Amino acid sequence: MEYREISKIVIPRSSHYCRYLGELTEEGVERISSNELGTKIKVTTSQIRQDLSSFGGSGQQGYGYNIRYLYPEIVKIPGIDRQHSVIIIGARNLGQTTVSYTGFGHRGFAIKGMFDISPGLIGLIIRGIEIRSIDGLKIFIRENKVQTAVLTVPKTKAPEIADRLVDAGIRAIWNFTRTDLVIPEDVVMGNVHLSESLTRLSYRISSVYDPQEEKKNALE
Amino acid sequence: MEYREISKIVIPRSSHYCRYLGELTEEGVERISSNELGTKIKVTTSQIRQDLSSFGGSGQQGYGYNIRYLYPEIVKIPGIDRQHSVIIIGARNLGQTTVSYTGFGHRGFAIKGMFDISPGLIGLIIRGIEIRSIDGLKIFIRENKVQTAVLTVPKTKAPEIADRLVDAGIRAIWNFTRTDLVIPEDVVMGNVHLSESLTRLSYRISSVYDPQEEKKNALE
DNA sequence: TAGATTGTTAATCGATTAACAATC
DNA sequence: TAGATTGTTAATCGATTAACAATC
Repeated sequence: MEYREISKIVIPRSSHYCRYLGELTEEGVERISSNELGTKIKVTTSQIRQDLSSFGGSGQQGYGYNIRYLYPEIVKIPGIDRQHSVIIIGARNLGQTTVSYTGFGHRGFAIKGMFDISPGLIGLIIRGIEIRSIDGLKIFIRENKVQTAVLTVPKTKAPEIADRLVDAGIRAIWNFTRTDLVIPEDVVMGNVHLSESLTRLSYRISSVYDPQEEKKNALE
Repeated sequence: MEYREISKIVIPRSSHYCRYLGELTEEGVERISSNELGTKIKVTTSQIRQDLSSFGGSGQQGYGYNIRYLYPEIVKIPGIDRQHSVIIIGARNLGQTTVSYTGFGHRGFAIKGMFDISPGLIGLIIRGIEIRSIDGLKIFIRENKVQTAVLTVPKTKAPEIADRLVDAGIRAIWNFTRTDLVIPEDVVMGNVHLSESLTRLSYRISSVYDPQEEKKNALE
């Protein structure tokens, strides 16, 4: 199989394949054709085949894809078969919800600790994870070889904390704060940006239901 | 100004413009050039001008864009200047975090109620919002003219609840559950899919730090 | 006025789709 | 074998970038 660089645009799509094929694996489904898969996740048959073939996931003519072989191939691409250590910064509402999120474990992310600035929270144990003072952040990251941090602090605190994380040698930040953080090129930043997700929803509500838009569309 | 259909691909970008220009507005910044804006949010100058011009947001040669005029224009596109009524289905961990999310108000979404199945939760009031029994869902939606529902229930319950929401006439679902829900074409589905966000992060960590990938890249 | 910066056109680049021979 | 469905090539479509005249 020839190696092909995976372009930026297929990353979200391959994440979707990952999740859906994971579901099928759990359900014990054995095979799926590009046609079925495409219908289910709303991608054209052509694109499915193009993508899977570029990942090196090989199907079989007349049969489709054997999920038992395909899934482990797909999973290798984002590397979720590997182990990561993660900490959560900000142990209030959102941080506590995040620590309960079961998705970490399934993707090889092990939560090592939580940090907060508030004395009232420090020392509490949530889902078996102790909330620590942020003063010990740097040492903790070094000692536990933490590569990834989840940022669930208020927006105003975010830039300073991001700097401290970078300084402590963190390699990836999963950012739940509502701001664009500036970090070095070699640190990976994954933005959740719920506010933008809601804005996108709003956009689509408008374009489906706004009579003015409909009129405009009709005139096209 | 000529009307141009806004293509699917610019929706996330325009949501980003929205958020960032909102920040600048709060900070009292008066003007910005396509160059500055592009540097800040990592979009090329050309694309900024192409996008803003397609939205009808007009700048001024030699000056740039006046944020006071531009922002209200941009905000009109996703329709976040309009009012929506929203309910939250699932009042456990994630649901309770969601009700505390201040982003709703800023985008014209007013939370009208929360729903859960668990008798232990029903009747509780969180951030001024009462948790109701899901039995009254349909009537509540009708009476309060709710168009949008946030879905924060366990994955197994999600398909059934989605059906009930559609049946009750909901027009948009903001889906936090880890599954692809099947709904009619005219109901808007916005998927958050944190699991995919984490997978994408993992992917990028791999491609930046995996020595094997680097080797492959070097051979290209 | 001179400098800056837009809006827009044309050129490039890349992604998606269509089609079909290969083959299970 | 016949039918189904892949993998891949070529064609199309659309998005991004470059460039520059217009003009504040």
